Amino acid sequence: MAPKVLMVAEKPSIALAIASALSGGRMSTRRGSTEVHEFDGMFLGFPVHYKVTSVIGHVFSVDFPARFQDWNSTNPLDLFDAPIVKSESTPKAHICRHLSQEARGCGHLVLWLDCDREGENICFEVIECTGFQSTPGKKVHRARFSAVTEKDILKAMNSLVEPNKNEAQAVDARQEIDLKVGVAFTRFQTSYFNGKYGNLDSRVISYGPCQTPTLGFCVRRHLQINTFKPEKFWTLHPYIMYKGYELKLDWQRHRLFDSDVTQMFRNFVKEDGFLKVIGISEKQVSKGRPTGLNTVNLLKVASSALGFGPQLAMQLAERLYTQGFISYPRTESTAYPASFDYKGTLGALARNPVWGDYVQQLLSDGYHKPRSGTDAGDHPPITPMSSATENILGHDAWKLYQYICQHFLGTLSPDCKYTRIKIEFESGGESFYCVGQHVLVKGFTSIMPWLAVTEINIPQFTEGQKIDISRIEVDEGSTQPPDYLSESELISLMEENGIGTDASIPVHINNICERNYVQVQAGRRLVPTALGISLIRGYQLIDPDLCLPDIRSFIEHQIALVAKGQADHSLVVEHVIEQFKRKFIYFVKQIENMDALFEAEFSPLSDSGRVLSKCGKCLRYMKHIPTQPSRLYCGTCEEIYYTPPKGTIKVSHISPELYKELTCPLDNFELLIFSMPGPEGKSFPFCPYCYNNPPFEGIDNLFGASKSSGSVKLGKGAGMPCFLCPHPTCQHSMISQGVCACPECDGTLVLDPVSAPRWRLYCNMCNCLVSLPEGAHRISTTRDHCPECDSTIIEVDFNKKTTPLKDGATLHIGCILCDELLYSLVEMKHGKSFSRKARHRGRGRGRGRRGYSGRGRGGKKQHDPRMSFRDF
DNA sequence: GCAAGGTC
Repeated sequence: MAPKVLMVAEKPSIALAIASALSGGRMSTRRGSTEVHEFDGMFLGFPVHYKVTSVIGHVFSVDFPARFQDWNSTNPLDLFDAPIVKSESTPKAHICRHLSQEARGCGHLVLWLDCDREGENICFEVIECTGFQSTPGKKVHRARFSAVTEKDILKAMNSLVEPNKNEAQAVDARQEIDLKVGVAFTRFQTSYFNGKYGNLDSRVISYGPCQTPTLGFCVRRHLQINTFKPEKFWTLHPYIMYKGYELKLDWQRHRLFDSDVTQMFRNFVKEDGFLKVIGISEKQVSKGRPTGLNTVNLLKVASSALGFGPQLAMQLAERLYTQGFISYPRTESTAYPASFDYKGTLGALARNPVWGDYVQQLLSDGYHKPRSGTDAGDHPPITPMSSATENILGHDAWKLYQYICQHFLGTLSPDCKYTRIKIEFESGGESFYCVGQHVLVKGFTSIMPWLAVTEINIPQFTEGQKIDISRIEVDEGSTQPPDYLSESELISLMEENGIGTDASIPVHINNICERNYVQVQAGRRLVPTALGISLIRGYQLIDPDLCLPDIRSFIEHQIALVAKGQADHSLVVEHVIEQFKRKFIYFVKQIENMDALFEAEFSPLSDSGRVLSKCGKCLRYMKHIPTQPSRLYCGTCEEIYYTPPKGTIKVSHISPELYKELTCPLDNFELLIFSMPGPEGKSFPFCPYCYNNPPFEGIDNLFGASKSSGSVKLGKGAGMPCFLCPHPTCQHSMISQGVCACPECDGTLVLDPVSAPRWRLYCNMCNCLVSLPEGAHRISTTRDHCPECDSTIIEVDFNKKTTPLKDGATLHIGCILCDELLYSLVEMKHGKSFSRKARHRGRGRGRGRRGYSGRGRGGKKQHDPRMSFRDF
């Protein structure tokens, strides 16, 4: 039997490409943890049986042993000297087992991992899994390829080398440093601040040598904006009327920061009264077509032009890739490989309904060879692979795909060429100019129209010519602060400073968003939060190194020494860890400097509000902030809901019988019970959302609103409790809880749900109070109405010992006005009359309560037919 | 509950 050769790639797609290239497509494929492609061929001059499979990225990742995992019993400082362990990154995938099985019986191992440091590190992970190193007679080879093309694969196969231990160890070093530094600082900060403040809005206050400088960029811009001092400036613009054009000329000085001097120049010009043409220059300008598209540039365009965050953009790109519409989307290269099949790719797009015509033209007129770009030796630039339409891809994926196609076609199109004419004028010793532009060749801008050069028409002038000035304008302006950092700018900064990689940049940006250090606002601009600002300013006070991008370059520089074999792995790790350990000790010692900033922004655990009730939008818990103005804050939705002032607020399940439905049927918000202070203070349920946004129009009697002005204002603390809500079926609404009309005003007497054992009714508009039979277990309203007076029938569950009912019965149902027993037990507390004389079907609930109309949250026109005490 | 780096 022929000897066996195992070949391992970094991902399944590369394994497939290698096997296809080496077998000429004649291979068999079977499934496993990852696919295995098999075929026969020649290796080092001998016939062999090949098996090509892959890992899925790193096989292992580093962590601390179990005894260091407990946050409470581990001092973060000890983490610097703790051992680290490698364990399988995705245990469920059983990659290690897979490799070990496939390696059995193989005499050669060929490593086809990506040709970068990480790939070199994975080489040794694979070697470890296969057990090749420790088995004598087994040989390990490294294939070094610069592109996944047949030519490069064959070339690599003929020049196999050995894996580079130094490069692999550099990655080991980075892993250990990142782990120890990141986890130690994160645990310390989190425990310190989360143990002290209640409203930090992040479960974990993380630190990392990539994420923290990333945040640092956003905060630096914020501070620039905040400290910006605008300055006034003035510009001078003479106008001329010439050959039917009115031209506004620009000033050679552009602008001056002195009004008087500007005026002085204006007067000089005005005295002259005309402009003299002193120069005409015309030149041809070329605007170059783009180079091939790499990941970072795709992410920038996706964010700035398409509005997709990096995370989403990569998800979409990944999908387009696996569906065969685009090439591999993670690449640093902007240069196409020499072997790139432009014709084939163009051919694939030739019948696309959107740009098919353009492609055909490129094919017939001859496309241009792309500009050179840079070759990072990883993958070719991102290009389309097959034609698609919006219907196939869906809106978002289509947008991204469309851009990739346009960019690709742009790289093969001519440069854009235009002429630029500049006319220079002189007047009163000052120089002015105007510029005209005329496009000669649209080139790539016809497929990327947003980059088009605008046509600017100006009339012809002759040198020495004098033209009268029609008017002179002095424009006043002021310097503007920069805008918040756009995501696209942030990506550029990260790339320039070596923060993260094409694959991890989206993750870092996502991290600082998820931890609530920044928020993505309109135009995908990153605005830091109080938390983000406090952190960075804190580092700036204690040890600015911690949040500067140099921290990453420092680590990179140190491990580069290992990669180049100029320094020993463990010595470098030891040295770097020792430095960070010192920084950590100092940071802990100085934490009060950062804490002072937190103290100014956040509230101590004790009074910063406690988690209270669920938000109906995100279903997470909101916090109640009892300090004035009393309010609820949903950290997820970042919404504030004011609550009734001056009282206590509890979740509604304190009265389980009544509040089986704990949420508002209109918006899912958890209901709360508000109790006014004092023995006679009324209590009522309210929905935080409805209270602030009354769902039915025409509610003109809000709780807590000042009634002086006539019109009712929704303001801090004023709102609509359930007892004003006309919802037809919710058991907490006025319709359900209302018993009868108020004898004193236009209001309705509603049942106080938590008044046991001294049950009572109160008016939802005035302070009329009616006490109900005392000592009842439970009093609740029913859906029935009294046939006599239309009041709501109530159900009373008397106490066994004190029940007034015969034979010790406890349950009694009736109308408080018409039922003899109940009527004898109710008593007017505040208010003039409580009489049942002369009752008749009344006016419902009085004036001003008609005309409720739903606003799409259910409920149509409501009319409460109940009787009033008032009319007796 | 924690980092950053692969890849899906």
